Amino acid sequence: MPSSRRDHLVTTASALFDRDGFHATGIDKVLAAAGVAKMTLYNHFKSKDDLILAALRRRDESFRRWFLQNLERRAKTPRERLLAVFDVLAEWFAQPDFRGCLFMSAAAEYKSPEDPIHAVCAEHKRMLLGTLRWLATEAGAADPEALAQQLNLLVEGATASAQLRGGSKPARHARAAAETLLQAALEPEPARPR
Amino acid sequence: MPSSRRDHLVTTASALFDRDGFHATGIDKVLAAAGVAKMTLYNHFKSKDDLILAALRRRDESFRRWFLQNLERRAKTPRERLLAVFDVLAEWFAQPDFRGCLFMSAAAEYKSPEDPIHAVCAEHKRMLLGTLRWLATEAGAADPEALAQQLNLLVEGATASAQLRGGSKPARHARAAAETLLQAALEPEPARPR
DNA sequence: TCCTATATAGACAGACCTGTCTGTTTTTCA
DNA sequence: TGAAAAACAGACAGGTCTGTCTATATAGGA
Repeated sequence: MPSSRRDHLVTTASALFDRDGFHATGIDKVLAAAGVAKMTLYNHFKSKDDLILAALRRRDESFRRWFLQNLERRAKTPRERLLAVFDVLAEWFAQPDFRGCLFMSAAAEYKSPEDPIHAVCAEHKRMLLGTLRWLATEAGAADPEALAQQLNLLVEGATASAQLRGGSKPARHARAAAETLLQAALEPEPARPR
Repeated sequence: MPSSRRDHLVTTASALFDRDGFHATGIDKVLAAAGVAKMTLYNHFKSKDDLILAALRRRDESFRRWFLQNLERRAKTPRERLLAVFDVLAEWFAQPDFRGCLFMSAAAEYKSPEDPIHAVCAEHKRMLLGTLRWLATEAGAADPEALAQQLNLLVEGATASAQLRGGSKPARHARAAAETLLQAALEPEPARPR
């Protein structure tokens, strides 16, 4: 298996970036934690930024898979799944090593919108919004885009709050808010004369 | 005025931290931008972390003042002010040098909850939640705590989204969601038989 | 005017950083 | 078994980082 070292490096780096941040995690720490020689790393990645990009792309993929699988497992109808989003978030936040969203952190450390790292983070968030938009459409929302945008704010807000305050309470508050928003978006009030 | 250098250092450092991040902003860059000698900095602050804390505390204070003043100027009733929150956010996001919330960024770079920097960020967010709670109470919400928590999620979500996507659109979506939540919280539906 | 803060420039230490190079050892695969 | 590819340890360069030190200059108050 020729790329097992590469995978191992990405996994190890991802965990350290998640725990300590990107600038605070030196190449040497990654190498020591992975038990890999420096030249091996630089044979697989042309720079530290390249390793960071690989870690983010892998996290993007694995998070997406984990998230969607949980969603499908927890609920069957699109409407229920839109609510289950926040149960999955709660489970995420409750993980003992939860340290916030890796993409939020990366965007905070690499602030320039021109930075490729920043761009990957924006792409990840766009994907998440796309999932919500699709579910909102399937659920029959009158304005799926608006509903998705609003639910997305709850997701991002809960994630940011969980990073700062800890615990999964933000996810529960977000779920309650989502219920209200869903009700308004899926069961619009009949027009009343005024 | 004995502390004018100190203030100037804090202001300069704050702007650089905001633009480039904390780890990416070296002491020397702050000194060069402020036109101040190194020993002057280390006479006023015992370390870089100490300077970061001072910058965050000052930002906390000035942001709070700016935010509340705008809120009071834009709307008079508590309910209107709860909505005006998102207009103020839109104005903030539209500033050309907007690079996201400094406290979110700091918490992302200093992830350990034990870190004093992280603690100051959490405290800032707690203050913001407190403001919402107070307004929700004044507005006569049945459950002010729940309403404040939900609106807070919209605020944090909009802020995080604005950092990543740019523009003030997140604030507009958040305002729309807030209108729905407010209506549900302040004008509870009359109980229907079921 | 003199005396005491305070600020200055700039060298410096010591640590850490990314990235390169070399020479050796291990693995892989034919 | 033997050749080619990959990983190894570790030194190294060159830069940056925080923080300290020294010696000089400047400003404000008695």
